[in-house]
Amino acid sequence: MSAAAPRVRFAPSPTGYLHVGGARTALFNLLFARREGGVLILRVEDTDIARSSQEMVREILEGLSWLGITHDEGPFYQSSYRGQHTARALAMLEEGKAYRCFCTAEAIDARKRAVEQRGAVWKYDRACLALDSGESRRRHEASEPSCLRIRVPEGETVYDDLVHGTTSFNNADIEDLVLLRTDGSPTYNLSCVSDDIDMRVTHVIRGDDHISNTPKQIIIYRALGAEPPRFGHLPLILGADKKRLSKRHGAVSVMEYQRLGFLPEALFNFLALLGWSPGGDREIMTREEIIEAFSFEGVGSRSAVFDLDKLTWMNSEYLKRRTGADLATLARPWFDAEGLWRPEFEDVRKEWFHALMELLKDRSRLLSELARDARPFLQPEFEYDPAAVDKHLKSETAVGRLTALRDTLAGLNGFDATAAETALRDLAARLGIKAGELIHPARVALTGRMVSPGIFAVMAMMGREAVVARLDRAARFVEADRAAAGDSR
RNA sequence: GGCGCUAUCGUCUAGGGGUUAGGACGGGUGGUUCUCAGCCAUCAAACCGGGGUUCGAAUCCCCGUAGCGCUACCA
Repeated sequence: MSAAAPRVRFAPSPTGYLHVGGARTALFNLLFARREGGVLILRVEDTDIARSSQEMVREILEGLSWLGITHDEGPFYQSSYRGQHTARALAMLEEGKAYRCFCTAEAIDARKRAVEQRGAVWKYDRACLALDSGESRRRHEASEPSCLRIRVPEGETVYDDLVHGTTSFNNADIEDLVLLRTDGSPTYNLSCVSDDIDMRVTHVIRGDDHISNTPKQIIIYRALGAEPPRFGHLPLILGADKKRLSKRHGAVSVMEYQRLGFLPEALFNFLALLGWSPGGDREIMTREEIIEAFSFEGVGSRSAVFDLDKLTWMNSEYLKRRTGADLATLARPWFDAEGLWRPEFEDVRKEWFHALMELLKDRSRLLSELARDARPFLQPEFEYDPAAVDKHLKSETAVGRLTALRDTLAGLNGFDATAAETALRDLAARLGIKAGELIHPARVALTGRMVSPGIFAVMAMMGREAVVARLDRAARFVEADRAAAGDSR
């Protein structure tokens, strides 16, 4: 008999943004579900009402959807199952698997301090386990405040982790954890187990930081008479300092990567490779290839440092694979933000704009860089990079050469890359200088920078009128610059 | 402190008893009838330490060390 389709879940707590660690957890759940033909459930663990917000829920959903992590069931909200959590806790009380604890926080604190003063390790001392059920009920009915604790059985709790293999804990190290708080609200471990039972979750795939919760949850499953699922704990994602990734390390929210100009497929690919390897040398893989190759055997057990340089490189690879038309759409927000967008870019100048994106994409790593690099093509007023000016526009001959080039190009019959190149090289020959001595100043004049696509492609893309205007502007700029330099001497 | 997890180039990793320990990012160098942040070529760069097991260990076992995680009536 073949195993039933696996059911996995991603269970974020809406107390913060969807960070890359959470996204990676969600991603691995997705990969496993898709690979195995299973179901991915989304469950929002919003029981900490004080710290949760609808705004965060929206952000998390947006992040998942941007990355293409689509769930099959949910989103379910944990807070709506509170009745079931409480009922299960009470059932455990009924069966003697749990007991009421009347110890006050102050009393526990005092005992804990005493124990620690002796240099011993504190664990709840089970003071209330000794209470017989009659007394316990009496005190409860007399309205004495109490919480509910599970009675952790003797022995060992062992489970076979999907990534770490056999893992065992001595139950003596686990304290009788609280199931229901004094105010009656269920705690995390109870809610989590209760929901996973009701949602028929078969594989719990989550971060390494939950390893120590696992024996506690297994004990709850058993107390409830339910079969625990399989567990798989993914190693954590670290910052460059090898500490758990946090805001101190820069961008951690998934949506922030979108704003920075990353493509979702690049982040998807990068995150999949953080802690997992298909074996061999494959790196750039489509989503389908990743799903096809995914297996827990390839999931490593050591935590991985998030390397922004590699993500950026990967993004540039994905940028190159996109068409100019795609990029025009994708980069639109940055053009809008820079005030560079014109309606004709999707109308009469559509083809031109797409060609511009094609021209620029090889040198861009982020969508945001496309807008930056496109500026000189779209707008006559742009900044000159001071270093570029120093290097190529400072010589006494600069104005003369820019002007000569301007006149030459203005007098051309046709204007395309070939014509511009021939004209420039002829001019260089006539002036008795190397072509580079015209090309470099021209690059700065046309783009403001030292780096650009091939200069003749740039000229062809800009068109004669813009090229002439920019050469004029640069010549005026150099004159003014030299005059200012002269004055100051 | 207790419990747990982990340990191959700076980083992500492949390999898994016998290999010149492979790839990628990043870095260096050289080339590219115009630049490089593009492209091509090329170089440097690693099996944490100690004990076993074995003819042979980076690989298996143990110990140590280090890093990280958890240690809540947060999730």
